[in-house]
Amino acid sequence: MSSVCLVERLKKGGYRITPQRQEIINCFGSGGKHYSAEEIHQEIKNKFPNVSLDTVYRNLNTMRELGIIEALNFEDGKCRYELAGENSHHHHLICIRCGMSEELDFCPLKFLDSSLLRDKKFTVERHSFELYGYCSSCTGSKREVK
Amino acid sequence: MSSVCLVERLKKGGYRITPQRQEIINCFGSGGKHYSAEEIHQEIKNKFPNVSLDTVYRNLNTMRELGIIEALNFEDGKCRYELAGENSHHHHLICIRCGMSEELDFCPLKFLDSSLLRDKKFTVERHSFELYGYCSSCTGSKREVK
DNA sequence: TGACTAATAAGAATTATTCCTATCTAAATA
DNA sequence: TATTTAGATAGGAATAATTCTTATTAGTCA
Repeated sequence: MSSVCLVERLKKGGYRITPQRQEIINCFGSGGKHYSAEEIHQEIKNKFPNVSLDTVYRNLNTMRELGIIEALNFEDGKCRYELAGENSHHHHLICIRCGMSEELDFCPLKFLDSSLLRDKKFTVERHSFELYGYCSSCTGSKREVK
Repeated sequence: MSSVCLVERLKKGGYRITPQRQEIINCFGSGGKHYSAEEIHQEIKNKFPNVSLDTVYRNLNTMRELGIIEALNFEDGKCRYELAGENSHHHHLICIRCGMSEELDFCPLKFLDSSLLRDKKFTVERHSFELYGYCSSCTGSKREVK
């Protein structure tokens, strides 16, 4: 999804394209990293030294509500965000030593017998599946760093 | 795993069995609920009105290090804890309306092609897999409550 | 009994996130 | 163009889960 398209979707949602919003969108433009709000804030401060962390959170939440981005939970106490493409559903490998995260092209829902859920009368809205361990650089020195 | 056994494992780890610890263990004795630290704290205060929340956290972490309990992340901003039995690996259904959580007897790792990870040289230590949605009581009135 | 160490209570500190409020600004209107 | 209005922002306060600090207490062992 191009950043032009993101701007369109914000506008369609009735939101203004402020310089701060444009800059948040630019952050995502440059590839598949999984930034935390704090990291995005640091990045944006290069252009807008006075931008508040609240503005970052507020806009990330707005974009999440519009389905433009997704919030990821890597169980380290903070949210990370990534672009939500149309056909880009995926999960992650997360290194518990260096924090690296990588996308994984495997979704367990395909293998879950749906009769299991039907019996329980449970309606699935979303799911998590993340693998935690040591990436190629960190295997060998396996000591989890907090 | 009986609570007697839990006490044994704490002792083997070089830890004392204080009344507070005994009481935390008792909380888990009564079945498969997924308590938060705050809930355990409330429960224990019935017997020890002065017990501190810090004591609960400290001991939950100790028990986690010993592998006696496991921390669950239901993405609602707080940890939940459950007994870690030997053959009891499982995942969860979590209702995003009422908070109900139920165990699910399905593990996606069985279906993940291990060559995928071998290629990436990633060593898996643990994984998450949780289904979020509406339980049988909450289907019908689908409005997520924060 | 005395010394040593683990464990505790109480409250302060930390961290991620959200809320509040006064100000600002872009768009709509007159 | 000047005015109005609603959306957005900065800054700082508030919140909530968790951890840290410190002084005190209580087992354990010599």
